[in-house]
Amino acid sequence: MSEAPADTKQKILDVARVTVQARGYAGLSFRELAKAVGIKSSSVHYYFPSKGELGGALAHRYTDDFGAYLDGLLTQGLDQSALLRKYTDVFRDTLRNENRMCLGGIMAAEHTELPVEVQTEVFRFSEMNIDWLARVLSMKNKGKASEATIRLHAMSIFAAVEGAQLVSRGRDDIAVYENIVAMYRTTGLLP
Amino acid sequence: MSEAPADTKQKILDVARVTVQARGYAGLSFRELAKAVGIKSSSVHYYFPSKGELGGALAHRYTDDFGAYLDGLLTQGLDQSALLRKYTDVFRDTLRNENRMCLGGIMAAEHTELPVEVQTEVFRFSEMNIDWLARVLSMKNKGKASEATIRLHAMSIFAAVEGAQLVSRGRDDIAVYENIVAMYRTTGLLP
DNA sequence: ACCTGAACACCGTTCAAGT
DNA sequence: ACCTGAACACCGTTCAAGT
Repeated sequence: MSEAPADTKQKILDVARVTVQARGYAGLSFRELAKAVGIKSSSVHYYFPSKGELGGALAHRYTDDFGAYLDGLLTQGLDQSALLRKYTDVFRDTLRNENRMCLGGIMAAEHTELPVEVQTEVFRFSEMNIDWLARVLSMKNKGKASEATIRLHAMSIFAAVEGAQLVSRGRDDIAVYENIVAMYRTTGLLP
Repeated sequence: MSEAPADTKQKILDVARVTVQARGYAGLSFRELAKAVGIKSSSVHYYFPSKGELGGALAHRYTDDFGAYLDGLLTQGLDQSALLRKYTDVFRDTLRNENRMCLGGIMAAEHTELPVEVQTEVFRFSEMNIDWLARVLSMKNKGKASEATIRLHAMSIFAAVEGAQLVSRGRDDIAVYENIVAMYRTTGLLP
């Protein structure tokens, strides 16, 4: 019983994802990518006609994977603060893995340089995050805050966490992320 | 009395700054830049031998200019909350001007792709912001919080504001920035 | 002192050609 | 169905050559 060889298309997506998280969409090269996969750059175009389609597919799968992980957390009977800690932990772990960033964050910075099909997926990623956070925030809301307020609170947490990752990276100091997130909890932005 | 013609070196820095804020360091092209200034791309190298030196000079001046503006605010007798509002307003105005981002934020996302001399300046920019915010936070601190706590609070505000700009851009909706910052005030992250 | 064209190794993309 | 080499217009960089 031999291992099934990894599908070339999946291999392309895997390598590309790690590269973009480390170096951004602009830092992804078809020639380098092809070399890592073991084909020629023109062959990458067979699977993904343009860089935009590759980036879009990449971001789409990223959102689905992360969304599935987050939804899995909801079935474990964790309380609100435990769920939010798991959430912020993911962004810390990404940073720990070779100083990589959230795909949605790094691509948001590159917004104006992205093809529309990638911009759409970056939007969808933020939407998924905000939806999930709003669900978690609703757990402890006893009819006090309106749905719009909860959603805005969710969006603010998402933005603050992305910013913590961004600044931590800009200062080349992973510890900064954890300190900032701890302060978010102290000030009450994070329940 | 004729206008003194703008110094070529300054013109390069001016055009480059706007371009990087809109499209990132990776989105800055020597050939496009040269065309906008009215010289050839090889001539840009006469003033800035490498793209890294141009980026470094750019970020350095950006930090100095913004620092001078912020220090100017301190001499106007404004109270803490007014100062912090002026601070968050700057990032909103940048976003309004053709959806541009803070140079320090967009470059932080590109961190791994930047030459060291640019990384150094991105660090210096964050340092300047944190220092200024810590001074403003100290205005109302009656010996309750330690200096380290104030500094961490300052860093958290900086990160959160950068994140608000990032997410606002990723969602292609400038109004998002103001809503998020308002929520930062509601939750108490911003005094 | 300031500018230039030509060359180099990169980039995404296209396409005719292979199997 | 999958892969390739060659060509195209881009990129930063170098450098000998101009004024």
